[in-house]
Amino acid sequence: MDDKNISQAVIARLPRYYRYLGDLKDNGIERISSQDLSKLMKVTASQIRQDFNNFGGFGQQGYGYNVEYLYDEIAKILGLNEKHNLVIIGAGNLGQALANYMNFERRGFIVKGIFDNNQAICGKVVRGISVQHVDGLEKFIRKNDVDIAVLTIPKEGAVKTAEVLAKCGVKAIWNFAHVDLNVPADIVVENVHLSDSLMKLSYGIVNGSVE
Amino acid sequence: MDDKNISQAVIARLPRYYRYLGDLKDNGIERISSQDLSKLMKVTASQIRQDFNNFGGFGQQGYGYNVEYLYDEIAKILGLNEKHNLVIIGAGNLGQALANYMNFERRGFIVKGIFDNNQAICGKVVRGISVQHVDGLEKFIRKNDVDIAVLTIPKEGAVKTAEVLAKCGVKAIWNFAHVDLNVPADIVVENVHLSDSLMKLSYGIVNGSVE
DNA sequence: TAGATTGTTAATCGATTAACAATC
DNA sequence: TAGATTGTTAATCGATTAACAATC
Repeated sequence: MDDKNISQAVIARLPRYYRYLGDLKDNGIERISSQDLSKLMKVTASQIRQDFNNFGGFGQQGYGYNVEYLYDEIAKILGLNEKHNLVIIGAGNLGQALANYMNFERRGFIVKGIFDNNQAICGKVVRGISVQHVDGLEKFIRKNDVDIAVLTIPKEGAVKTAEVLAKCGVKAIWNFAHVDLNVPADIVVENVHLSDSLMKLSYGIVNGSVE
Repeated sequence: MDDKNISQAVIARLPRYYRYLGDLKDNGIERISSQDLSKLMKVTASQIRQDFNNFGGFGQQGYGYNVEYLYDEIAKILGLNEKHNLVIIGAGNLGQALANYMNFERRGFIVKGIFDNNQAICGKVVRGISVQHVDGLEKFIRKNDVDIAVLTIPKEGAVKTAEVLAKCGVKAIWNFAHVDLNVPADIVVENVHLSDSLMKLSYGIVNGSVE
């Protein structure tokens, strides 16, 4: 799977396809045409076919797409068939919520550890995992083959922590801190800037929901 | 402020400009050229000037942009100078985390109420606000002039709840449920699909962080 | 086989970048 | 005034949509 140069726009749409196909599968639908999927998802059929064909031909002329097959193929493209160990750094409200809320495990994301720099919170058990002090982070990551770090700490410490993570060989950072991280290009950073999102919403209210 | 047809791409970049300008301001920087800002933010100077000129000329030839002025203008464009009442629907981990975590108030977002459909959790106090049962939601919204609903409930109830919200005259929904809502076009929906974000990250790991 | 629908090429549309005249 | 830097037009690039030949 090394078709490079797949555009970010396409990748960003894959999870949504995956969600709709999962729903169809759950409803016992076996096949679907790009046109029917297009109506359901409110995107053009053309875009659907173009998107899928970035990764090879998953359909069949005159038939359409087999729902379960396509669902499984997208899972593979997204890497959901592989397991990833992760740690959560920052055991505040958001860190704890993520540990509890997402069913990480169902998609192969295994919460190995939760860290915080506040001694008072260390030892507290979140979702069966005892919060550890960040002093032990580097060692823990190397020992437990951790791929992903979830950063749920205030922006002040985030940049420095990200640099440490980069050195430990973490492959990806899921960044909830309101700051841009500066890490080597081979490390994946996926930002979730909640305040940015809220500002976009605010813009929409003030400027009358154009679309 | 009704320049319609500002592209989504531009709007999505505004919060990031706002963040950088805020930092510059905090550091006592008075003016900045598009070129210097370009280096800082790692975008082209051309894009910066184009973006700002969607909303009118904020700069001055030979001088650049006044940081504080530009910061304030972007705040206005984003509607951050207006106050918005909001309710959080779903007092689970994520709902509570958002109530505590974001400093909503600082940006003019006032948490008026927190709701849940689980009687057991009603009455619990989160950030000084007592959780209420969703039965009273509609009445509460109408009475308290609520603009924004934050949806932090499982996807099963989200679509129906969104329809109710639409009827109550809510202007915007900040949707954390993993489902696409179906509301009239005049209601702003800003989605935060965390699982989609995690899948994009997963893709990045498997496919070797292209950029 | 005929009908349906994909895979793929070509056309269009929009967003980004480059260039430069206007102007502080 | 000369230098700097914007505002804005023009050129390029990329993404989306339309069209249709290939094929199941």
